[in-house]
Amino acid sequence: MSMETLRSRKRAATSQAIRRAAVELALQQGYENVTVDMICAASMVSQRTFFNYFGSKEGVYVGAEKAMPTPELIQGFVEGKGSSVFGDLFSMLAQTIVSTEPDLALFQARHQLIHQSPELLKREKARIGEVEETFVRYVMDRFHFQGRTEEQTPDLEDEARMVVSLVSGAMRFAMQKWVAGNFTDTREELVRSASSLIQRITSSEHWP
Amino acid sequence: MSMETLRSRKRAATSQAIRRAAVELALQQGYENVTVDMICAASMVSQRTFFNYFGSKEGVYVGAEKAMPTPELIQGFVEGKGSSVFGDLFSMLAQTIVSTEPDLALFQARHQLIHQSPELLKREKARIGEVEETFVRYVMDRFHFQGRTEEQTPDLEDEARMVVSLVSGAMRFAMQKWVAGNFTDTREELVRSASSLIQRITSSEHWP
DNA sequence: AGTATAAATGCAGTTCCTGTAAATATGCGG
DNA sequence: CCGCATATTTACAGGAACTGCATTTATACT
Repeated sequence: MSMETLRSRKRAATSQAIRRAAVELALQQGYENVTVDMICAASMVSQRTFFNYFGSKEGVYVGAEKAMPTPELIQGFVEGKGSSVFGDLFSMLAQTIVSTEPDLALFQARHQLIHQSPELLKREKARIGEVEETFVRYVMDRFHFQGRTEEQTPDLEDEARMVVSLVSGAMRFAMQKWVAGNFTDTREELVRSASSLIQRITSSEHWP
Repeated sequence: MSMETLRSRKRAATSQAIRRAAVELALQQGYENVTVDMICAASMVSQRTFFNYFGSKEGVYVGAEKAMPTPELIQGFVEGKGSSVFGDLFSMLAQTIVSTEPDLALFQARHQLIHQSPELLKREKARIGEVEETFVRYVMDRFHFQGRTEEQTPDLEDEARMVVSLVSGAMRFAMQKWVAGNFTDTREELVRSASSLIQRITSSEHWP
């Protein structure tokens, strides 16, 4: 299935062309000053085609490949015997990103672009927030798998949500390092440095 | 300064009228199906006036009063001798919200509305993300005040960011309880239940 | 009462985005 | 290779959010 048909090749090419044009324009003139029409002109497609591909202006910048974990990874996490939810979740995410990012140059350019235009950063955060919802589900599944229920712990979902928050923060931290170091670190190194950060934070607290 | 002038009273009235109309319409028909023109018709102002007041459609729903801590509270937090960053930050935020929310009914309606329309929830999260940036600054100030520098700890800002993440999660948890319980809990109760939640999470971990 | 200032409005125009139908390109069975 | 089914692209029309600017209307101040 999915053999190398002309149609799919053209589709991929068009998509890439539009994205490249969009990123280049935004890098030059800033996200706000780029209109969809400009992108269309630069990539030689109609406006309607643009929206057919990306659905929205922000879509061409932030809505790239979803980079979601594979079902196997997810199952491994849910039924994970590991004693650390943080560690396991983080590890799964790191694994996913490291292994499924094809075009590191474009990835880096987008990362840079997003972090230099406030409007894009805002939208990226919103997108991340949505993805986090999914992870909350996974953590809940894991809790349930371990026999924990809302009966015993009414605020189990809040607990899951906070776990995801923390891991998400660690992830951001790790991504920064990864991009800054030109993608040289291994997944193990990322996990280690991030988890030592979390550990330092949570263990140095004296609770009220 | 700021005495009870007719102008300011009218301004407040108009603002309230628009907001009420907007929330009511959205509660009836859903956020997506309400247009700015509908809100304007219902509150009898021109579209231009609407944008003069709220700047955007989402503004009338999420961008209410900023509800930021007073300078005194902030200073108290930054120079706080308390041993718990979590506890102190959370306490400051709870204090702020409890004391500066004038119209609980409208507050509750907005809260409900936001959590039942995905688009609004997304935007609310984005707004929260921006506010969190400010809190990261406060936490950094506190760290500096305690003599911690980026020299000793290169990822100090990441640490601050994660602290804010955790507190923000706890805040969401507390707000849920507060709204569900019809605003009966005191600030102390909120702090206590939230901090016990965080404690449970972070102490039950076995780190890799 | 008269004037400075603030607020509200009308209107034109830009941008993002959607529905629909027509044109064009590709795949596929004969 | 031909003709048809299906996918892709496009043009066109229009809705809705939003901005700038000039003008009118309401409030404040002396």
